[in-house]
Amino acid sequence: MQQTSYHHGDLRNSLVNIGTELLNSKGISSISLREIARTIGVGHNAPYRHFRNKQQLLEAIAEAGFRQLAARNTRLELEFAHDPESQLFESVMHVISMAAEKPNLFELMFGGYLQPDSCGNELKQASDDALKSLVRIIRNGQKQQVFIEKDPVKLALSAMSMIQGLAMMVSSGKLRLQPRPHQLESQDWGQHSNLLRGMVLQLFDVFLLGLKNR
Amino acid sequence: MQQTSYHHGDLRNSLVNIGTELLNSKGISSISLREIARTIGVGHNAPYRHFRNKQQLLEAIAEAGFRQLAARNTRLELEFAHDPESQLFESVMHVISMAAEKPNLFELMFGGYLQPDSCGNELKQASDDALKSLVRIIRNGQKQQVFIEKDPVKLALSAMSMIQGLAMMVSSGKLRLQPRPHQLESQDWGQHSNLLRGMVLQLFDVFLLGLKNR
DNA sequence: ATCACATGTGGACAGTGTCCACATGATTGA
DNA sequence: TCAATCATGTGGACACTGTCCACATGTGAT
Repeated sequence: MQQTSYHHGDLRNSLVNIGTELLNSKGISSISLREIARTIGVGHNAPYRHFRNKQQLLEAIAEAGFRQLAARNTRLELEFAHDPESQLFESVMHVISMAAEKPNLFELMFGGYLQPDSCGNELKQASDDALKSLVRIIRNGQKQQVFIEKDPVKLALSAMSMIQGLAMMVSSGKLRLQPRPHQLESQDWGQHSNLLRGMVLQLFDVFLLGLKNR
Repeated sequence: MQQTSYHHGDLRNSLVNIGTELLNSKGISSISLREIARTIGVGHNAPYRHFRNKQQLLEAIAEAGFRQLAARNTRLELEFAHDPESQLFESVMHVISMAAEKPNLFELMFGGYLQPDSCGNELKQASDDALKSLVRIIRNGQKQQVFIEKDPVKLALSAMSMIQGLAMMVSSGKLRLQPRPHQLESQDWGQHSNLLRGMVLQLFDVFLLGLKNR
């Protein structure tokens, strides 16, 4: 499958993809431009034809993550159009799942690695969309009189904090969602997502109580 | 003030202190053992007499942060012993302030830089104490019938998520607590901390609604 | 006074991000 | 068709990093 030609043809995408893989497997602090290039089979300077520096490649990786998140959110808005509470919960659930499954990518996206003032507009745009879709969901819930009538942006911010904090605790391992190895014994592993789901549901309930009309 | 003697005398503490300073000024990813040593005026290998590697020094810096947080929390518990709601709010407020004032330290403490399985017990202990003091506060509020009677650990977890998420958004700059330069016009700027306080208060309200008895 | 030991020093090495001049080959215009 | 252009990839170089090593220096116990 290896290219014998001098030019790679699709190096930019390869950089982002392999970069994401290496990020997920090796961790955010031990990822290196040179290793990404080496893995692709290209000189250590080739990346500089597509990104000004390492920071920019990381931004591109994070941006892809945000786009993936946004895409999923719009799908959810359609699927649960009639049920704002589910919209909100599934949206939360998806972020938490991502934090659990790809903690390193998640930390790159939501941690402080990418300074907001030095980063490019595409990334800003992509990350803003996440908040915006949440605002839409809440506004929709207010229209259907399911959520209270406070400023939807502040409610979204509040929800986003909850989501991000929870996800951060999951991804950083401070909150354990799987039984420890010696506890799991004969457990069925398909239950992983159910276990996580139940946990999130419980925490979500407390938060939701403050959000719902009654 | 510089030591002329061969031995420094208090190098371990100096490493943590200067390390914290450099962390706050230069950012978490551009901090280096060698620069810390250089700043103190000591050979590039001296730190290795006190820490096994860079990771361990970072852990010590984070640990100091957690201890500071815990100390403040116990002070608050005494000061507002009669008022669990204020206890909780002031505790939240303190974390957020820290995130706003020392974002890099905060990210080191709550981001994913320090893997929980590879890090030392002192750090684990110190960070666990933060959650524990929150649990105490909530349990106290339940005893005084101010907070609802759900599992206090889960409530604390939920609160901690909220706090951490909010703080993360503050420290990473995703949540702006000052108006942008061109928006501020004739506003009085001594109000910064009041402004932050008001903002947090609003978000806290939404969350608190789900927590309070009524 | 001596000797072990904790602490600090400098050299070395592999690995990194980034700059540079140069190589290659696809595209375009005559 | 053929040459020129320009985006793309290459290798060398540099300063810097974390970490290992052998060695130097003082301190404190015997």
